[in-house]
Amino acid sequence: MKPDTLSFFERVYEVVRQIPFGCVTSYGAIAAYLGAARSARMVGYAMNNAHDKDVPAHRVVNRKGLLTGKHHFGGTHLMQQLLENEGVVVKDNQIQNFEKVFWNPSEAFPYQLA
DNA sequence: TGGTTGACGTGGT
DNA sequence: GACCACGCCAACC
Repeated sequence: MKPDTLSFFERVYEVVRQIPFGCVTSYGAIAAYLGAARSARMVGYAMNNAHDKDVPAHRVVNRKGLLTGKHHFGGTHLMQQLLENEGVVVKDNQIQNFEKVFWNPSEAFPYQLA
């Protein structure tokens, strides 16, 4: 897909939607997949509006595996509960076995985007 | 049109 | 190994 007409944000949404059940990824990985590795902040900023979209923003965390965006989920542990509901072990806003549940879009669709 | 923002990442101390 | 400071780049005001 080459949604050049879509905004950077919408491209981020598309990638986040591809995250499999029970998996998580990082902002940097998404940004790198979109060819903007240095725009990881934009990914997070995009998630701000992802609220209105059908985007599983709770599956996106920072590189440390911390649920930095949980504050945007109503200020509760909703984000953590959603992850735990998918089988992802989370403790104190920190994803356990982060390397195991990590999902890299570049590895999942290596030929989809140059 | 220009300046500020930000759910990040990397590097240096 | 933890903490602090700088950089990035698209969207928003």
